[in-house]
Amino acid sequence: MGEPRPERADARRNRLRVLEAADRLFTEHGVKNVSLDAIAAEAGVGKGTVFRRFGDRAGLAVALLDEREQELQAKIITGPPPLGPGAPPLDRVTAFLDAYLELLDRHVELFMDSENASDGARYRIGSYHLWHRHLAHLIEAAHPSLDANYTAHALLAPLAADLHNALRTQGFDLDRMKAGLRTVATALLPA
Amino acid sequence: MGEPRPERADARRNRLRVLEAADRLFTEHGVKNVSLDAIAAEAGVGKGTVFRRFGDRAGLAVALLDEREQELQAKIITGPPPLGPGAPPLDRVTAFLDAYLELLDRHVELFMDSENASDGARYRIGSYHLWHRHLAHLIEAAHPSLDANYTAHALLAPLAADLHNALRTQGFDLDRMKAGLRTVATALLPA
DNA sequence: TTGTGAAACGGACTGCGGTCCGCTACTGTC
DNA sequence: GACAGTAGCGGACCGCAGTCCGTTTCACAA
Repeated sequence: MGEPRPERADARRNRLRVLEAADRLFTEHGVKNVSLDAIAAEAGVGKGTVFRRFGDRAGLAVALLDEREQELQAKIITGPPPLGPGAPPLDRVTAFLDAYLELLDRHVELFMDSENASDGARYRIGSYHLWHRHLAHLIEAAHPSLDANYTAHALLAPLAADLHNALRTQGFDLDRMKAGLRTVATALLPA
Repeated sequence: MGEPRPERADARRNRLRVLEAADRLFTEHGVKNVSLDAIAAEAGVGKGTVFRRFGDRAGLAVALLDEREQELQAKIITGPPPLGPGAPPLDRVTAFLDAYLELLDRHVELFMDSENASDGARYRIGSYHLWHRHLAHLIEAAHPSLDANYTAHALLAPLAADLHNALRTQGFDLDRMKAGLRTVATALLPA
């Protein structure tokens, strides 16, 4: 593991240009109607640059979501309870699920892109690991006899963007999903 | 809704050829290393034929899984308990989850393809509806105060092919998943 | 400054999924 | 058997994701 070299000036400039262009085009035309060619053009860079920087379409979506997710991560780690430390595990779990559902709902399209990388992108990226570890710790604390690792995955599974989108289409509203998930969490972690 | 005309002879012949060719190539090279061009060629038909018949890649995967899934569907509807009617709801739920996990595990690659149609293919296809209705009925019967509709989705979510594959890669074995899911189901539907 | 090695660039290129539409051949009728 | 109408065929075609590699630009040192 060598030292990570600082980002070169042109690289940084282009990275920001691409993110900005993507944000603009996604907002204007809808995520799935924008090709990476178009983003590269809008950003005034070559296509290769976009791919070298972000790997693939999912990687770009992840980068765009990053800021929003970091906000939630910060609240979880250092914010006030019940999201942050200090509240009982079950409360923290449901606070997290609620917060994530809202984030997801605000950015469904982007999440769908970020999770749709043909080969399990969702479960490889850093933020999923963070959510998973967080839940696993809380589950472990509340109920050590459970398989916390697996249970955390099972609780995160209903937060898949595709499912969320499908339920939305079927007329489920956010509150119903929050209530449903809270019920599941409560059943798993009885007081 | 007009009468469904009987399948024309050439259509049937080609459909079977394509399924056979796909099966052969998938087995030989791995699902994700086979293009639809290749399948068409192997089947001795044009590419257009494959797409008209199956819609897209996911549709072909669904068709290949169909036979296996129908077997499970039959067991659920008319087979002996606990999978079939007659056992208590919780037993039927866990029997179903176990059976589905085994099916999923045997055909992960195909399931991944069938669920990966960029826009929520999984939740549109007939078999998902069937699994969902089945679970929803059982949940409703066991515990009428729950939101059976949502809860059924939440129980199916951990059966997503991508997640299963990711967990497998991380070293989870089938029994651990069965146990974990059974715990979730039991917590939701206490005796 | 100028020189040098390495990082980043960019656009031509490849291969695939999916569409389109003029052509073919099956089926049911006389 | 001949005919007409239609379902089905197939391959050329399109657009996009992702790769490759010769060229440019940067950072740093002398």
